[in-house]
Amino acid sequence: MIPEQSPKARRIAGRKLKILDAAAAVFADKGYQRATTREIARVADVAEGTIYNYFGNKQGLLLGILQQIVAETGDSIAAIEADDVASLVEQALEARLALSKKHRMLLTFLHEARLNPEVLTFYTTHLRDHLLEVMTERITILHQLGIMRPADARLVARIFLAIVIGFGVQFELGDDAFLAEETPAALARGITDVLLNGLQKPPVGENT
Amino acid sequence: MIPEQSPKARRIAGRKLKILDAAAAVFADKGYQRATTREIARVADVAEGTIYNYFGNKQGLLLGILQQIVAETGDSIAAIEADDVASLVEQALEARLALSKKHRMLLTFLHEARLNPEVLTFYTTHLRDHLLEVMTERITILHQLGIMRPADARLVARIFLAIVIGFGVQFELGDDAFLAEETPAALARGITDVLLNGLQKPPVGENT
Amino acid sequence: MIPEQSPKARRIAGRKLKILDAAAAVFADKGYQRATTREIARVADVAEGTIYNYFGNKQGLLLGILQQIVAETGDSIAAIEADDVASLVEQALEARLALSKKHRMLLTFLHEARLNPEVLTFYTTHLRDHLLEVMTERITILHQLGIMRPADARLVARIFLAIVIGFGVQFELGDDAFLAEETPAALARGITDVLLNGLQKPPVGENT
Amino acid sequence: MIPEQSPKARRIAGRKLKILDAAAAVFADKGYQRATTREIARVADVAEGTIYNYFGNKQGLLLGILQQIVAETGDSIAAIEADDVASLVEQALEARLALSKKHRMLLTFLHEARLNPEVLTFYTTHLRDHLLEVMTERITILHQLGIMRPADARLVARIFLAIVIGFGVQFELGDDAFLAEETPAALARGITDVLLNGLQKPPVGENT
DNA sequence: GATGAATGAGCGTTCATTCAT
DNA sequence: TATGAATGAACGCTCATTCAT
Repeated sequence: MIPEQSPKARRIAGRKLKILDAAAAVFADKGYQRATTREIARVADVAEGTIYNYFGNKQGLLLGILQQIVAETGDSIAAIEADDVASLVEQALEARLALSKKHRMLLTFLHEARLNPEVLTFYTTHLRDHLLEVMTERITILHQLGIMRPADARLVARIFLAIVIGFGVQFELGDDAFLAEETPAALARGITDVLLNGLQKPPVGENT
Repeated sequence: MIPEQSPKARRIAGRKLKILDAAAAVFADKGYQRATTREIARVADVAEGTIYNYFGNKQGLLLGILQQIVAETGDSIAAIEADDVASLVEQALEARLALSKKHRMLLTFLHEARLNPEVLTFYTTHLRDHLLEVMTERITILHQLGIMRPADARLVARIFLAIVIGFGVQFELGDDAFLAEETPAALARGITDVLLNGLQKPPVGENT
Repeated sequence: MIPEQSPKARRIAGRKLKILDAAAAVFADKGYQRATTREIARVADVAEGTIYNYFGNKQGLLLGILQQIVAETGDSIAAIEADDVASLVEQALEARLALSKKHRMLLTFLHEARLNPEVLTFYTTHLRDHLLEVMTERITILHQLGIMRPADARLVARIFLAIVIGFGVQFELGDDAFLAEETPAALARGITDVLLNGLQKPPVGENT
Repeated sequence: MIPEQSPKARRIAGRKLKILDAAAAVFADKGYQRATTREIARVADVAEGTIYNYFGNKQGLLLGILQQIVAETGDSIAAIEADDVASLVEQALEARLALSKKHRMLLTFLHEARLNPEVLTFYTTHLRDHLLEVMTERITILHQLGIMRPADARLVARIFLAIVIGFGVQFELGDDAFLAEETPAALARGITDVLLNGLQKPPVGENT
């Protein structure tokens, strides 16, 4: 499974990772535009020129980080095993919110995707569409099982996406006492409750 | 009541607006960082120096645009008159989504707020907190009227905010066929339905 | 003697003076280059454009100030009446040092003269040469009277000039505790003593 | 003792010197403010950005030149060996006047020191105070040896400084036929004579 | 492969001067 | 005559990228 790596190959791979980590840290701090290759090199403890041995240009660093996050995230949603819908939704939301908090690069990514076709394509293809697809699939199944009422799966998927993005952005902007004191898990629970049961008082009976 | 404005005063006010409009257009196109005062001046059809007669620096343009949007938006939410909750929520959502679509600067604003304390303060104070407050108020009233079930008003307000931000971002990134063909009104209706009635099939009775 | 001035002419002359005073203040503070016509206008409480009704350009302000100082200084040296050399020299020195302290523009003038032929010509012609001439004359007379020993009058004049400039510069740079606590009069007395009697212990007799 | 310098290190040191020399030439020509980094780069035959690899900003160039001059000047005064006072004073004066003539930056330095606290500090600390100290020391010794009559050493030191500055300034302004035809040595001799023996005809005896 | 000095186009901003009002 | 908004060339400085070592 693990490819036999020569020490040299391993050293090289390590260096690439070190540069990516440095870039991620600097991008998270300064955003893409304001981050300088000089600072990334300093943080990675390599020379500026070395970066260009591994990445064609600054944008390559961004795409490299995206790739890493996609790989890391993997099929975490598909992998979720849950007995009931509430637990499923909750776990999925929690995982995404935790990711946002960890990388602190959501806004930089989205903003760069907005301005840069190549980054947009990567984001759209590898992150958004994948997410929408997986969610649409799950939702459709839940519809068919009669667990969910038949709303438009595409809309529901986009509502989920909006919530993940919206809370991710709010996390990154910080400065919100309420969000700061809630754990992602607790938030996910609260959001899940609203999404599944709605805000309206049921006409007669009780909910859950 | 309306002050008689001299032609000169009117010309000056017009010029300031022209510069702001140009800046808004260029920011929407290129983002804040990549936008140059050179291009803004060109689009506004003034000399570069003229910009600095009206705004202290580039950031002043950004804050000026924000101010304009805040003024324009006003208390549009508070002003909404609606007989039922669904209609209220729907109108509020629709207004916000339309704004996002019109200005196409949400991501640039949020991103800049993430990096720039002054912009963050403006955003937080004049936009986010105002929105959260108005919404929390409305929600609390609906709770008290027994129309809404008693969820945490602060969380609900943040869910609304997340949805507005999340859909605004998705609009701006474009490239989503589903969103492109839906009107803000239709989207707002769909989202409202999910938020009020929930996704789960009610145990026995009907919804709506 | 005083020309009949119409009120209008007086107002105009007053304005010109106000602008010159403002320019002198700003030049003394910021130097010529860093002084802006905007600030001068602000200090003079006129519009920027008004300056150009009275002076062709920024340099005109500098020459105008020089002219004013020359007029003010006038033939103050020639006017000095003194019984003995010591008193003469002392009064002349004191007057110059006081001027330096008052206007705080010596360095700015000299520096600008160094760079700007027109300013140099003015300075050379109206200030330096006049000073050298008056001094050379006085010195020659003192020689002839047998009061001074026969040194080269041109050199002696330049030594005086050097001392006036040198102390003026030291005043302007500030930061010298010794100079700060001495009055121009006391300094002039000390300098005069050295210049007249020399630093060397006389072979036999006493001095003064 | 002398470190073996790699060719690269030597090239780099050479470049830094080349930039400093270019800056000194342009500053001497245009003054500090009017000198542009563009022109300095052109004269040094490097790209504009290269300057900033060696100096943090334009002011760094000025301080770099000052440092160089200080280093070059070193303890030249302390190093002077002379049998008699006249020769000592003469050599010290001559050295300073020659420096002024060589660098042609005295006025620019002084003017900039007047306006810029950092430059003032450098000037005060490394040039003026050092000079005053060395001179005060020498003078005190001469007093104690009974060679000089007991004038205030602090005043005498400042008179020397004033003369050095005053003649330096007159050199730089040029346009003085008398100064142009005198060598620094001859001038120093003449000035020394005046300073040591005074201008006044001694009451009875002769001087030196 | 690693280095980091060199590059130079391009940035935000300033300010003396002009001129329509 | 007084105004001050408009101008635009020019400034100091940055930084992604290259390439000789």
